[in-house]
Amino acid sequence: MRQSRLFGKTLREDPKDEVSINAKLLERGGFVYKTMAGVYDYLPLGFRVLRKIESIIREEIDAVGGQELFLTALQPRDRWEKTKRWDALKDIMYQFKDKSGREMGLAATHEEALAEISTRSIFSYRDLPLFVYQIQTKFRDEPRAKSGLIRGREFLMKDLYSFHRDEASLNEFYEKADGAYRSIFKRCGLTAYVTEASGGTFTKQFTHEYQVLSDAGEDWTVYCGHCGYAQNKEISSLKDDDTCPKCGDVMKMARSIEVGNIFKLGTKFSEAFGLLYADEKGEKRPVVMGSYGIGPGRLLGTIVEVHNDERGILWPESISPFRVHLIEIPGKMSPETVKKEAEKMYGDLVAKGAEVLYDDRVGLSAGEKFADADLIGIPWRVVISEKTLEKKGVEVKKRGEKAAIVMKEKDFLKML
RNA sequence: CGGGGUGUAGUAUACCGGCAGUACGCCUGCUUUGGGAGCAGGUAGACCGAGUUCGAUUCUCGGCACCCCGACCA
Repeated sequence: MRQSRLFGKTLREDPKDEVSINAKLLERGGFVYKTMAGVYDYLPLGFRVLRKIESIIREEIDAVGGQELFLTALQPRDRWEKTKRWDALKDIMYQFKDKSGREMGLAATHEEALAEISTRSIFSYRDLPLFVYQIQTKFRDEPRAKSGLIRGREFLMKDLYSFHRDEASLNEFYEKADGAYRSIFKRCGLTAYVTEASGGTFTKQFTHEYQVLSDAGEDWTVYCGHCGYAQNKEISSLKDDDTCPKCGDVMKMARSIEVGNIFKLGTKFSEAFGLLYADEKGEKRPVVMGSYGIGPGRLLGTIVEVHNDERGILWPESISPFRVHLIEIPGKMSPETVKKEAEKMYGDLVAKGAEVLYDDRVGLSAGEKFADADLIGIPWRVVISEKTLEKKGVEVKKRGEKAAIVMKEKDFLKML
């Protein structure tokens, strides 16, 4: 991608209406555009990151047997009456009438939809277990959107639902889902603590949350940095500096962002929708369900909150919008030669299949290009200039490291 | 939803009941080119509505938006 053609420009100053680090950096870097409080557009750079996060999620969920589908956001009222959640969710759900007076709403969650649809697909114990998921937009009329991408009114969610004949099968998959989740967060460059938490109004059982330590978070996690044991402060009797009940080390309490959660739903939804299966004796039993959520957009925001410095973002390689940021600095002695070399290397990188953002913009000072590169945060920065021509190589620098080294182009290509 | 704050250009601000100004940014051109360079030219603004007034960005009332704290958060 040529930066001169890139849709979305960097900003020199912080937007005045943002306080959170993730929103400031993402808006300044041209990753997102804010349409309203808690409602952000993804520009090409941000969308590339988002798609990479989604790919990681898909790989891990597919690996535990998930089947991807895509449900509607627009839903009729009567579906929500079955679980009496039309009224229960009225403060958070966008509800309205269409032109003919039918009541409908934008889905804040999809348990009802999936339970209903599943009655046409699950009939027998032979159909179980089953795991389906989607990555789809949710709408919630949050009383207070805040912290940039961390809490929004319109946001993406990966929601996975599992269907089982009994608790044992649910528990078995629950462990697999936990493994997939741990892997997802790790691959996104995050350390997530798995905490026991309250299920809220959703379920009486304990659930598990995945918490990433960050001051931008809304939760408090009591955690053991040694063995990883953690609890949500809401339900924990542990305090700062207490002894870890698992390993005896010292526990700490810190702000954290909930990047995912897993629930055992039981039979609440299957009973409401008549989602029954026949067992070996032909007896009808309610399907046992589980639900598992991750917000890809919130995950993106969390990664920025965790991986940044005073100059900008430091993307983990796994989700960076590009792998290499190639920068040309023309100079005055032989700008044409520098340009030619840069173009050649750009071509070589593209031919090799490397994702590269090529700063071919003219008229900018070296400082401006470096500042933009630091802000955008691509892991590998490669400079081609008069200096590097003299040294017969290219200058390579890792984002976040001070030292740059000059090496042969072909050695860099080999290293990638 | 309770409490607090802020609304003048993209950002930061100034002035004023009588043509809205400055700096930076942004755009164009030229000169530059290793950490946001220089010169010249240009672009762009009073949140919305009602009221008071000869005249409102300024005063009054109402609304809206945004931010912060709290509550809430399948």
